[in-house]
Formats: sequence, structure tokens, C-alpha cells
Amino acid sequence: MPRARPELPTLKKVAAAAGVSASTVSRVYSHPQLLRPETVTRVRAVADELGYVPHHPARALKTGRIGAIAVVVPDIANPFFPPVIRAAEDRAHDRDIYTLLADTDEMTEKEVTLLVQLQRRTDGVVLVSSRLSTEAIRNRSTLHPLVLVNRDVEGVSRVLVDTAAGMREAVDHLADLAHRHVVYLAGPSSSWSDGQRRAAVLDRAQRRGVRVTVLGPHRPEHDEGMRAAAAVLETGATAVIAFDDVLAQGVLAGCAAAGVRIPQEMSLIGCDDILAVRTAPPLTTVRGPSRQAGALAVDFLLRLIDGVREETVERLPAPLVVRETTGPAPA
Amino acid sequence: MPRARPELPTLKKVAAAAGVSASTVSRVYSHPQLLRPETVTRVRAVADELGYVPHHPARALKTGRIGAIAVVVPDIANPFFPPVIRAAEDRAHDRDIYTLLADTDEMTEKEVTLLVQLQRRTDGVVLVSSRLSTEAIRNRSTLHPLVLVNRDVEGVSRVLVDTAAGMREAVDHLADLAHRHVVYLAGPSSSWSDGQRRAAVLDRAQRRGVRVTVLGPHRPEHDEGMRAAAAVLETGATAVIAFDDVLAQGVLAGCAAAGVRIPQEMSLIGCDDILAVRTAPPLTTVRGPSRQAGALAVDFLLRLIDGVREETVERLPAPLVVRETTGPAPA
DNA sequence: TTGAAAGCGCTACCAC
DNA sequence: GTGGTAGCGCTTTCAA
Repeated sequence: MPRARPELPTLKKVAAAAGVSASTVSRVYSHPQLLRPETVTRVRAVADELGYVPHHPARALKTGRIGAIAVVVPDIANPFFPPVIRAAEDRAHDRDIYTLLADTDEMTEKEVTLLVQLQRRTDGVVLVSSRLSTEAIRNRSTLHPLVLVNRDVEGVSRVLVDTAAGMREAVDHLADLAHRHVVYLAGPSSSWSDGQRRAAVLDRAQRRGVRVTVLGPHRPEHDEGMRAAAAVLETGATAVIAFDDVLAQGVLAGCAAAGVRIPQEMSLIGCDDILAVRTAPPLTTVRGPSRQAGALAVDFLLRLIDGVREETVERLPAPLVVRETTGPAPA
Repeated sequence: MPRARPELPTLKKVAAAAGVSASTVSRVYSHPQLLRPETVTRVRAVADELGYVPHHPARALKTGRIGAIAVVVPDIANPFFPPVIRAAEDRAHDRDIYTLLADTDEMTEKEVTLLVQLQRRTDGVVLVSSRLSTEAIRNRSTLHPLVLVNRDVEGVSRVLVDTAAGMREAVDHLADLAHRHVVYLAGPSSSWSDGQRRAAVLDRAQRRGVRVTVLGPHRPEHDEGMRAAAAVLETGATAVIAFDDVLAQGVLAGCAAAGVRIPQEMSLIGCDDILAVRTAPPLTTVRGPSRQAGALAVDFLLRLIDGVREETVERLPAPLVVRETTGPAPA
């Protein structure tokens, strides 16, 4: 049975115990360079002895800075996000900023409520793959520092992983392998990335004389991909480009279940190159620098928080990585 | 270029605009039942009009409650954790409590620093799969409300996923299939779960007259499993029980690369039944109720925070789920 | 049912 | 280099 928890000492108590003023103790933690080094050492020793830990809300109340940012993603269980989150966390932590993680469960209304509450609990928000309307995003960004990842809204700082380029490469790759009919397995319709990818595929396919059948939208989940495999096979296409690796992995499983060999009978391309997705055979996919995206987004956000009122935009290239799920079109 | 951000109104401003006192506005948000309903409505309207959002640090300063908890995991990129985190988040959110997510990167010292800082930023912590010493954990729990997941420390409230039982079933399953030599592919040595699983495997194997070779420790990462496949094949064992699904998936890939068919030539069992891991063939594994574990941990924690000083322990059963990576021992 | 006032723990200004 | 003091935005007695 846990004992009663001892009260944490306040700054005042430390001051009394160390025989200095509250201001001095405060400076030990905030601006130690203003103090004589020996004072710092002495006060620190007393504070540690007493188990003093600065009380964050009080500091936040005074400074107006909360010392925390939020990272908001649609679905933390989707393996695309952890690397972004991790990188953002690390970057923020280096600056002594804490990271609140929130998950909107792919629900638009939850996203709005969340952002409103986050406004008073954080100094700013990194909003990843937002499902909100352009209008709503622009509006939020006037109320609270906001940086987008994978969402392209004019007037709002953003980091975009340019998978469209990779998708064009993907179509070229398939065309070069003599594929003439390709399925694009669409992701969530409110996803900016899906719009980009789909448009890139359609555009390049037309140029290369490749026919495209679009199936979807789909939630980016394994089961959806698996179920979609049947529909894919019905189209008579010889290759699939999936919205992301999760869907692609599902298609792989669905094809395996249907006895369709990959890449001999069907070629398959994913997107994101999620490390955790190690398929057999290894998946041809488009690789985006997701860690870099997370880190950059935090850099942009901290600049915004520091009052730099400028719109920053970064587009990160995402090239095609050819592995073993693509091969020549069956004769 | 973003415009200058308007200052958020304070409670006082709302009070002035609504022609009531600050106390009244405060009560609208904290204890509306003390007010005349029409007052609540009227003040709310004014507040919404002005875009008022309660300032959290100020509230925290006054009440002594921060209204946030933390969930600490070793590695957010490990797919075992997201379901736990999600469930914890949801449960906390239902109670109007925010969730801070922290990641220790599998580093013990980072874990300590983190917990100290979290002490003043949160009302309590759910510590998942901690790598800390028993001593350190017990000590922390006297300083700050703390609930463990998958770590068994007497005196500290905890939720344990009992994969040991599933591991015993796994050994029985293999023994019934005539396997006589099995590899246990160990996880991190500081992991409580690994200790449990390893002991269960060794114990039951001895009873069933099955020889066990322990290989490891391994970080629970795909590449480690893939590399371990070679060592597994060298032992001459006919089956592998891996610490978790991530390692198992790596072994699957490693065996495929080596031309070893599963389950015909080698049987394979994982642990955790991570939804995202959909392998081909589907993995025989031990399924733990990870969502339930996360939710329960939050329940326990909130009770602790509310001052209920009792140690609560819950063991959740994790049974074996037989799929297609296990078969009769090769002749 | 509502208002006035004190104060949570800390920082920052102004003295010294 | 260090101390005194006011006040951040809110909640919560107490009084009306």
C-alpha cells in the first residue's frame, strides 16, 4: 500500500532553507548566468536535497509560455505516423519543449474540438495529415501557431512530402515494364496526400498511354486492402498502385489468399516505405523522409511561436524505391 | 503571411462584457449547477462570441490539478504500443484529462529524467514496459502517482498482460506437433515481459521433454529478427518462439530469404498479435488485450490521483492464437 | 444566486 | 548579484 505522498516544496521553501530570496532561487533555474556560480551551486544543492521541482503551471502563468506543443495525427496506430511523431518529439525535447500527442481517430469534428482545447494547453500545434477543410485550417492558424504536415494550405506554414513525384516514377516504372492497365487504390478522400497521388498517377498514366481504374476511397488499413484485392483482380489490370504501404500490404495478403502470385501475375506498388512494413516479397514503394518532415515542422512551429510571422514552406522529395513486387506485365 | 494573432480574452474580459463578476464566469465553466441556467447560457454566449478559452495553467495553479497524465513507452514506433496508448488516451479524454506521450527511446537514464519532469507537468504517469530497476520504480511511485503496465513491482499498482500462460500453450502446441527442439528468441533483457515469457517457455518445455535453445537478447526490431534467422537455422531446432511479433516477422523474412519454408520446415510463434502485423502465412501468436490494459491503467491512475491509496493489480489473460506458421515437426 | 477578495507558485521589474 | 514586490488568470471561500 503506497504511503501518503509528501508535499513537494515550493520555491519559497527552498529560498528559506537556502537563506536566499525567492528571486534568487527562481534565477537559479531560469537565468543562472546572472548569479554567482557558487550561489547557483549552493541553492541547487539545497533544492535537490528537498526534492524541489519547478512547478510548471505557475511558470507558464507568469511567462505566458506553456512550454509544450502538440502533435495531432489522424491515427496513431497507422505506422506512417510514429516516425514523424518521434522526430517531432526529439526536436522539441532538444529545445526543452514538451510534446502532447493527440489522435483524432480520423474524425473531423474531434479534430476541431481538440484544436480549440489545445490552444490553451500548448504554445502551438503540428497538424499532420489534417482532414479539416482549408477554411477551418486557415482560420485556426490565425488563432494559434500552427504548422501543417502533408496538407497544402496557402498562408499556413507547411512541410509537404512530395509523393506525387514518386507516383509519377511509379507509373513510368510500370509503363516501362509494359503494363497497360493499372489500378489506383485510393486512400481517404479528405486526405491531401491522396489527392496528390491520384492526380499524379492519372496524369502520368495518360501521357504514357496507360489505362487507370481508380478504386476507393479506402481507410488506410490492412483489412481494407485485403478486401480490395478481389475488386482489383476483377478489373483485369496487371498492376496496382496503392495509396500507402498499409493498403498495399493488405493487397499482398489478399492476392496471396486468392492464389495470385506477385510480381509474376500482378505488380504492386505502395507508398511511404514504412520501416515496420517488411513484406515478402519486399515492397516496391515511394519513400518519403518522414522523420525529416516531423523535425522540420517543429522548427517552423518554434519559429512561429517566437513571433516570426512568416509563412514557411518546404517540399521534401519522395522517390520510388524499386524492390521485388513489380515485374514485367504478364503476357 | 499570417496576420498578428489576436490576444485571447481572459475571464475578466468576459465578465466585463457579460456584465457579471469574474466568479460567475468561472462558475459557468467549473460548477454551472450553482448558477441560474439562463445566466450560464448568457455568459456562454458572450464567451463564445469573444472566443474565450479557459487558460489551463492558471486553473492548474489554483486547483493543484494539472488535468493531464503522461503515458511513457520505450518506443512509439513499436507497433505493440499504439493500441495501449490509444486506449489510455481515450479513457483519459472521457474524463477530460489530457494525455502527454513520452518515449524513452529504450534508454534507462532518459526514463528517469523524464519522470522527474513529468512530476510537475502531469497529475500522474502510466509507465509501460519500463526498463527501470524495481528500486527506482518503487521510489518514483512514492513521489508521483504511477501505474505500471507489463511490469510487476510489489507495492505499485499495475496491469499485467499474462503472456506466460500463452507461452506455455505455445510450447504445448509445438510439443503436440512433435517438435523436440525449440529456439526461444529473447527480447530486451531489462524487459519484464521477456523474463516472464522465457521462464514460461523453459519451464513448460522441460516438463514436455522439449529442448530449448535461447538466443538473444534482441531489440524488438524487424532487422534483428531477420539477422537472427541464420542463428536459428544453425541450431537445428524445428521451431522458434519469438519474444514478439516484430521479431517473429523478421524471422519469417529471414527464413524466406534462406529458402526455408514456414511452416513445413520451420514452425514459428510470435507474441502480442499486433494488428498491423499481417504476415504471409498468418502468424501463430499469443494475443494480449493491449487496449484493455491501457484503459485499465488509466482507471487505476485516476483513482490514485483522486487520493485512493491502494495498490491495484490486474492480470489479463493472453491466450495462444493458432494460425498458419506452425505445423508438424519435419520428419 | 451572485460578487469581492485573497492567493495558488512563479517571474520580472525595479531597487539597492 | 541579490532582494522586494506586483501580478499572471483563475478558483474559492465568505458575505450579501
